[in-house]
Amino acid sequence: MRSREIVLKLVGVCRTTKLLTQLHSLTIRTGLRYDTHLAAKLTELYFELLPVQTARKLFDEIPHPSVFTCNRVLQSFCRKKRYEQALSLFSPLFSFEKPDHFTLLFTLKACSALKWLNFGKAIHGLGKKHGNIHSNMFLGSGLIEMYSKCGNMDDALSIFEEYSNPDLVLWTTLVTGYEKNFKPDEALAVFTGMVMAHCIIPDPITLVTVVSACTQLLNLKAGKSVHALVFRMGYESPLPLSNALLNLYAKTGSTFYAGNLFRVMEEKDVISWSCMISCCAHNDAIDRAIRLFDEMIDKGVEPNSVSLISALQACEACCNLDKGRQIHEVALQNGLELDILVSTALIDMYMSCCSPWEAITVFDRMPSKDPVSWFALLCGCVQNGMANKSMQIFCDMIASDIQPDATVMVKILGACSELGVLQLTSCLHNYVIRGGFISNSFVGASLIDCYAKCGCLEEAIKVFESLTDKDVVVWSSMFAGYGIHGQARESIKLFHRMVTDSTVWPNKVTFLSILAACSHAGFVEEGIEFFNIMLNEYQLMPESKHYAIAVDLLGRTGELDKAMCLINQMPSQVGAHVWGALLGACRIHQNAEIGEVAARNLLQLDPDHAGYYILLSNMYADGGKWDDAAELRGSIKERELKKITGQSVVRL
DNA sequence: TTAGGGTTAG
Repeated sequence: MRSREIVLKLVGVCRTTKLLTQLHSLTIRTGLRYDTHLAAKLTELYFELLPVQTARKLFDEIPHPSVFTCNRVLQSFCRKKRYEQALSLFSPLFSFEKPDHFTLLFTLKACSALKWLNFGKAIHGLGKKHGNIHSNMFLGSGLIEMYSKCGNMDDALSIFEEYSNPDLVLWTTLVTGYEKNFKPDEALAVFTGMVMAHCIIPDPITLVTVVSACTQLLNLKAGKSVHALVFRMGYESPLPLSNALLNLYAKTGSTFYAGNLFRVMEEKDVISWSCMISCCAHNDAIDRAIRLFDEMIDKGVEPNSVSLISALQACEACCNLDKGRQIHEVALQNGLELDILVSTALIDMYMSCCSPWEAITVFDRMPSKDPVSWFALLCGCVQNGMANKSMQIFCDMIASDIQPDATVMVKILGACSELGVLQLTSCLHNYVIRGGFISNSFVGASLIDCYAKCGCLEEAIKVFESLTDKDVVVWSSMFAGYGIHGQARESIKLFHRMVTDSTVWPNKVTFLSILAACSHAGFVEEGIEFFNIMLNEYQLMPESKHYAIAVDLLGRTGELDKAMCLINQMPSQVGAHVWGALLGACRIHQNAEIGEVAARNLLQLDPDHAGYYILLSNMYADGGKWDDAAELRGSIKERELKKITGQSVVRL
């Protein structure tokens, strides 16, 4: 074998710097350094195995590096996704040699990946200077991709239009550009033009992008026609295309089609499983989502963050703490527990499953936190009634330089209203003003609610009057504020002001606030009138909460039959608070007959609620039915139920 | 030596 072939073979297997140094010396000694092919391979190795500076030095020693050699260096860096290094070598590599089409193509790849538009434009200019871009479709697709990835679809389209006979790849690059730039309508229009006007047959790569565009549009019909096209074309749908279709069905809530496709897929990867789990978790097939996750693990498919997150969401939806803990264990085993997305999903799951301290432990273990993870922690604590802890988290969050947004402010004001501490409300009020949140109507409404619940109605009114753009949320919170303070008259007056002085249209929450105000102040007639206004004048269907207040109002005047009649007319399921209101009224008016109906319904809805048993037993006692009362008290003991006792706090 | 894509997401 000639020495050239031997050296080439050695270069092919060289993986160590020691051998590389020997080969380098050998090529110098044998004069093989002038061999273009060998020089290219060797240069690739310099940049692969040695520090960049050393590699550059050795490269500089090559007497006449060919364009081919320089291109190989660029290509090698692009393959390893070291794009910045590739671009930093562009000038040194091509200081003597003129770049060719290959050079431009590799460079454009790096520009696309880095989204370096100016560099990309310079390469475009260079291509034009060297002439015949139009004869080279490789360069065309590179340029379209570069402009697309930099978000410049107008320029991408201009490049495309320079080609009189674009091939499938050029068309696909343009379709993909539109899809990736969230212009799915344009993507589908270009695709349709390609198929209909230019009779170009798409391949699976084109179809993946087209399905993604349909998914963005939530256009199930168009997506299904692509699926039909795949069938008609007669080829087996490749995995990425099947996954794209699964994703379409998942996002459009088509669990049936997703399940059918998933069942017939011969090859499935973690993405297919993730799509299917996510589809079930988000479309009321919670148990199936959990079963799929277990099946995936049983089959030895390694979970990724997405499959874990979807499975955790399923646990969250059905409050399955045990399963959530098991999935946490799987995340730990796969080294994904501290992935920021997985950790946050764990926090959400633990918070929703009423285990806030486990959520807090996960948060404390996270090596880095972002605004979303802070938000999950804060909201979870508020949701779990940990108002003091929420306040502490809010302070820690600010100390960690995480800027709260309006939603966080609404949550923290909610916690503050629970604490009912006026000084805290004043501090948050200042923060709201300094942070520019006051223009947000939800924040404004929360602040009104907060002041009202802290017992400071005057401040609530001041905030209300200072808001220039009052929407229905703001008005409703002020009605409720008056209601909390027993000022139903003011609440009603303000309602009339809203109707006459503004264009704001009341909603169901508005009426809930007014009805609550009437109930609180004992304004029975007015309350019933508002219930009828809501239904007849504003055509708003009352919900269970509205019915509960109406029943309470009728109950106050002893009109228990009317209340019962109203309940029987309810179009939706009768909630616990409706029966609760009726039971309370029955006790006052000593109507054991209706009271028993109410209590039995209540206990059916919530058999572990000790308070309902006690109410009913008191009612029996009031009516002298001591045996019945004793029986109920007995069942409280038997079930080991305890009434949650009220607590008072005095803050000095 | 060249080109178009990949689904999932707190």
